[in-house]
Amino acid sequence: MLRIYNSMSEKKEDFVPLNGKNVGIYACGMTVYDKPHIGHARKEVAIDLIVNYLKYSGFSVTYVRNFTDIDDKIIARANERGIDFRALTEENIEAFYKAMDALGLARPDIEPKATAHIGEIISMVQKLIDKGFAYPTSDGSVYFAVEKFKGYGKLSGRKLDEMISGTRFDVEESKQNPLDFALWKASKPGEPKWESPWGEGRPGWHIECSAMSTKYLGESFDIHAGGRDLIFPHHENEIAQAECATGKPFAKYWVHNGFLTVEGEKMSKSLHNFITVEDALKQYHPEVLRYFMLSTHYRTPIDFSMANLKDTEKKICYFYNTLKTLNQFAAKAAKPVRNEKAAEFINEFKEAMDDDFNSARVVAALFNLFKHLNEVLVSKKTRPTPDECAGFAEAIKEVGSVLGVLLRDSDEITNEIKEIQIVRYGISKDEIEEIINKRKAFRAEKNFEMADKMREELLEKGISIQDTPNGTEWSFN
RNA sequence: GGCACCUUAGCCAAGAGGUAAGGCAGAGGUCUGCAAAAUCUCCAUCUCCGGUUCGAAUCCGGAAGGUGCCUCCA
Repeated sequence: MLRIYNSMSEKKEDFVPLNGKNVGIYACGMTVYDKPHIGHARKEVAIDLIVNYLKYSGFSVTYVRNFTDIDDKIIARANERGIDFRALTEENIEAFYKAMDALGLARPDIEPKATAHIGEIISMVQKLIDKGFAYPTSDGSVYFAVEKFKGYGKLSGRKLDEMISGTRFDVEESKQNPLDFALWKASKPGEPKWESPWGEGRPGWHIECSAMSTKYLGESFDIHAGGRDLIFPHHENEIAQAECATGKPFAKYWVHNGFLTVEGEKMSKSLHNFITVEDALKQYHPEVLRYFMLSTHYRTPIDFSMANLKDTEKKICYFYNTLKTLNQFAAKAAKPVRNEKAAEFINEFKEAMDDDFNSARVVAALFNLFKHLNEVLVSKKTRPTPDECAGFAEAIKEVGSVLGVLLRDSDEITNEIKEIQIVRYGISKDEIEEIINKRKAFRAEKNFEMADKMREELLEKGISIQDTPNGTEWSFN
């Protein structure tokens, strides 16, 4: 039985979809005013994992993720750069795809954009006005009246009167209550605008998600996801808009991923620790990045540091090394056979994932399996049959396809990782091979003293070598 | 001020009231010309103080430290 932590109830609940095996999931996508950063990547990896596992568990999933392609920051950024806001958002959507594709993330089934749903947004706003939950102001904006919705604050655990007393921002005079938020914003001269019953303007932030999620998934749907920071006000406001407009409960399960910090601090422009996915991928292989994110449970805060990534890189190499050996034996298989150990591994995987998608526990299961494989593959006496080896390979692929790792050819990915390391360490391949060849010559004439000297030379550059039956291989420490 | 969250070995990181998964680093074996890789063995009573319980890292109360949100944020 799959259990999911629901931010609404603040505990793990049995996952029972509204419509049998059909699951609707909406994840707040990015506001495309800039390139995606590694915090976005974490969120996307988490959702990808969840969607993959739901499918793996036999659910038929409709996954919707929006692009918010109109808002204050977008307008500001476009003005700064002196380009049309559409040019800016298109550019960043492209960057988003590039980054997420590199990380091996599946595209959602539906990817609605706010600007393509102005009609739906306007009609939802109108409905809210008609029902008395919203009011237009003299300047042509429309606000949601938070006091009218008695459930306001139920997701974030806040009470209206407490929030009002804690208000620190300037109160706009046209608002009836300082916490009222804009559903529709009157446009200022020169700003992007759409016709509406209240004059020319644009949607407020929040409303696009209510309008688009209910359009594609129905008035009530199963899972709504996003980063922790969206709980308030974004998701709280989405609930208010949707439930008041439809009169029905909105999302059943609220899933929020934990934040990512960089070297212990929140990413921010002022701290100069803002890392885009693009930059991170120059330093580390996408699979390393992905595995790094999966080795911490999605709700736990994760600290991004180069030291942590280096550890992760080692682990990925370890897995693929073993996989290479395994596949050599599996190559002779007639038909994959899943032995007890392989079955046990799959069970551990399911148990961990059923427990609120606990990929960190899966990591432990992976290590236990690989340790076993290394132990057993090394000698003829203990080695599983080729069919069993193929069974292991198959089981690993099964798990890997949910996690999005360990699906590649060992040699291929090892080389890719090496290429990245070479750039990172600023060492040339020829230089390394030259020293290795020198050492080889010394070894041939049994001049071990000089041979060891060559090895030390490499060690100083951060490279260790392994003498194998197939010759000398090298890797970064 | 309000609301959330976090605190597990040198580091990273799971822990569903029943007596601490896993990884890195470290120590010691096996293997090796020597190494490396791989493997084996060893390595924590869970920030603190109370309480509930036969029994708590896990529940309750309090304290300390940290983080996030309350204005844009995955």
